[in-house]
Amino acid sequence: MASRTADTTRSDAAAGPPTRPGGRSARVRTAVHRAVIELLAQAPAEQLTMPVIAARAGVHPTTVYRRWASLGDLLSAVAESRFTDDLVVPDTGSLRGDLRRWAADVATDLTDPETLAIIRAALGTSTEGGCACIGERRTQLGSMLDRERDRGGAVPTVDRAADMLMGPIYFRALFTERPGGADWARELADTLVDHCTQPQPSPA
Amino acid sequence: MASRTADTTRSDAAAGPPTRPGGRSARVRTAVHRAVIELLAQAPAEQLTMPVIAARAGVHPTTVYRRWASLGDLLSAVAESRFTDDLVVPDTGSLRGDLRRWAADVATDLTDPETLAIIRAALGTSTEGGCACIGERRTQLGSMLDRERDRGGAVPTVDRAADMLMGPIYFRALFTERPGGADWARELADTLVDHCTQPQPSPA
DNA sequence: GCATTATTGCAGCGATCGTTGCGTTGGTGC
DNA sequence: GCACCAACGCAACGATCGCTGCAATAATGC
Repeated sequence: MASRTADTTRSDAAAGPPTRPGGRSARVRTAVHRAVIELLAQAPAEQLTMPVIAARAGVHPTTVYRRWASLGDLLSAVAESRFTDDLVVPDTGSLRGDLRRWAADVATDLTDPETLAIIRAALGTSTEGGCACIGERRTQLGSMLDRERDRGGAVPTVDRAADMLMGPIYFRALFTERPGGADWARELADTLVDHCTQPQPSPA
Repeated sequence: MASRTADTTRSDAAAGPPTRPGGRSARVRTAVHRAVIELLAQAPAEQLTMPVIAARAGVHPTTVYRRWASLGDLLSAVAESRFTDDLVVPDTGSLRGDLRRWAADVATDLTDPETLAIIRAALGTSTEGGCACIGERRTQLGSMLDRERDRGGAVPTVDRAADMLMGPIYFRALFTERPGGADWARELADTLVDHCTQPQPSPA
């Protein structure tokens, strides 16, 4: 993955990007995303095909085929769109309060069957589908830790915080039938904060 | 079979399906399972269909359709078979040693791309596919904790141990491109053991 | 061995999928 | 308003999927 030199071929001043984020395109994308979410909530991902999605969205199958290269790409896009909308990072003034509220929000969000279905499908089809689901969550976690560090407090690394918070929350939601509740998630945050000053495992 | 024989001590306890576990059926099942694993390691799960599996396994597609109701059932069966084979529960004499070795084994196992692909696919297709992947792991965890409890030691609950060990390990393996290594997993076990006597979050 | 029957192979069929060429709609800039 | 062109709808096609008859094979019990 060699880093290329500064690429100036993108977004020239004169020539605008060939895309067209017009009103109809936005409507189609919204309709297709909604159709994917609704269908995943009803039937298993095995029966999710492009024509079925198109019919549910009220658009022609050709449109879906042309706009999204594969079903995996579509699912990744749906997941990314779904998990980047609500970016309300808590700011309670203390790391403990922020993490408690954030963990409770994440755990509560994963209670929704539709949300779970999207994550399952995105994980199943494309390899990078998982990253699309949690990328924004990890950024939120990092911003809260940075804020505490600016206040002069001792904070764990982002990796360790993700391990101790997102790890149990997502694991329970995906692999067990009974996901953890908000109280349980808050106690996860307490556990992390109580031990964040101790020697931490370094990621291998 | 009109008359009931006296001693029907056939191997129906843990042999397999009660119908006819003959040599050919076993060969077909093995071949199909192997084909699923190999195909998942090569192409994304999206391209995994019954005829493709059958061709790879060297059997007729009809056979696959008749033996497994759906692709989700087949994937769950493959996952369950894959994760119930190696049942080597560590017994080092101490809870810390057991958990350290067990966590390292689990983390190392999830390094294999084939294993990851099976879990992803099983999670994506059927809802209960996730349970088929981790059911045995959880049992192993419980047996190690029971052993320590019999020795008189203080042990965390199975839920908490699963949260702190399986949570981070599976989360990193599934949602990030860089899964945790054996050393990192051992330190997870250390963290759990060091805090197992403190007040524990009760599952919600 | 021999009969029984579960299991597999085979051929073929509707249905659906994924793609392509072309005409039409509608967003964008003037 | 008007022209331009990206985006969408439409129709048709080959390919593949999923299923169902019936025949052949081989595992099981006697």
